[in-house]
Amino acid sequence: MLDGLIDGRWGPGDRLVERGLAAELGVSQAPVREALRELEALGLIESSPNRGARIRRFTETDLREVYEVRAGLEETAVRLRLPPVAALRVHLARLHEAAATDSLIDQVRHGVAFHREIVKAPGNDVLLSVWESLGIEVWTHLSIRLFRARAVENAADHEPLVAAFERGDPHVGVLLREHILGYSPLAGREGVTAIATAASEGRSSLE
Amino acid sequence: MLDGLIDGRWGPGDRLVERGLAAELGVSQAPVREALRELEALGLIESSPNRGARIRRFTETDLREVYEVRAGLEETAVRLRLPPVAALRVHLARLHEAAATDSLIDQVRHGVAFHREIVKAPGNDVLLSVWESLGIEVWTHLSIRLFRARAVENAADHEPLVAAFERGDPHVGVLLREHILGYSPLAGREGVTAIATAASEGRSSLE
DNA sequence: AAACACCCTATGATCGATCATCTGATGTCT
DNA sequence: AGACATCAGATGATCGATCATAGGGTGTTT
Repeated sequence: MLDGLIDGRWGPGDRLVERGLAAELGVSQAPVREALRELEALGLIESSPNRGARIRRFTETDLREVYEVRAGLEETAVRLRLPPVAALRVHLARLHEAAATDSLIDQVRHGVAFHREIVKAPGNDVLLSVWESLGIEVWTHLSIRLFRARAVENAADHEPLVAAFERGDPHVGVLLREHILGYSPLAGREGVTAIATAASEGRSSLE
Repeated sequence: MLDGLIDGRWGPGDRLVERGLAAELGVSQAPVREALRELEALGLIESSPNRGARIRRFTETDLREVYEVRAGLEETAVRLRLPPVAALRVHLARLHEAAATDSLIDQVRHGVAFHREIVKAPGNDVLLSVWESLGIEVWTHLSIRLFRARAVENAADHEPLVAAFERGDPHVGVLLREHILGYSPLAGREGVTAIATAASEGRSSLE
């Protein structure tokens, strides 16, 4: 309900007053409260007892943190079970389609669906719900709007992943993690992420 | 607030009627609702719209799923940054102490604190909050009571981990993951978990 | 007797009002 | 003037009451 409102209506730092929203939406305070709780769970707002909620000031660090966790979860997923390639190809087809018609929203949607398929594969409900609780789709939209963020994952970037899944490449976990972190902010610069990735990779993998 | 009540008072399958709890606790329906929401987020109860909430029937599969995710998160943590060994040793000391005095609750508490320290190390707030959202402490208590579950992690099991952290062992991620999954149910049997772990480990790490 | 429609109860969802707390403004004392 | 106490307004937390829905029971029809 409120998610839509986030997408342009309010900016970082804005206060979200329960009564105000209630009046505005023509409902009571209670449902607004619940909705705010959900937004808080997604990490989109921050609130403290008796002091109300406000839109978080997103930083690139926030986004990087989400991506690091996401990468870890997806790597865990493929380690448990490789995803069904056929389903992935369906999502990829839609992604290409969306890219061809310049539909940004659909690009994000199908890009996310591709990765969700990966996380769903092991049949671990906890894993899936934790991954979903990260709110990847919302964060993706935010990163596109707030930072200059590479205009959405390129459909082509996913092809090597599918190929790796298909041949059961043992390094698929690494590929996937780098694929994800590659879209993280700071990834381009020779910053923390890149170094940490390379280092931990080299170490725990190759030694 | 309600967490305490879970610990013995109600059993799996019991319905949690909002008004009933409210009357019982001498509060209104609203705070009870919020508390139920939290329990739901922890995966301890399940609820459907207009149909109320009930205590989940925990299975060993549930527990295993939680442990798999937990293992993935903690491995992600140590990959980002190794935890401060000094702090870990403090927790271990308390753990030994609790074991010596047969304080089951303290054993669980300090065992969890040990692992929380690991997850806290990278300074990634998202990672920490996601890990905390798994409710490890509650699950541990539940597993002890509901399944015969090895009577809590043995303090000694943690020593090799600390040693590995101390010398910056590149395989620390693997050690940690196996340490965690070792406490997962089904771990003893030559089941899915063991096989999957061994396979993915050998491959993506050593090849 | 089986199938269906209706009603009744229990209970979750929502409401409007009240209570409690935080914040900033105002006033007073040194 | 600066520091502290007091107060009022805004607003989150909680309350008691009402609305709406799900499930079960009952009666009617065939």
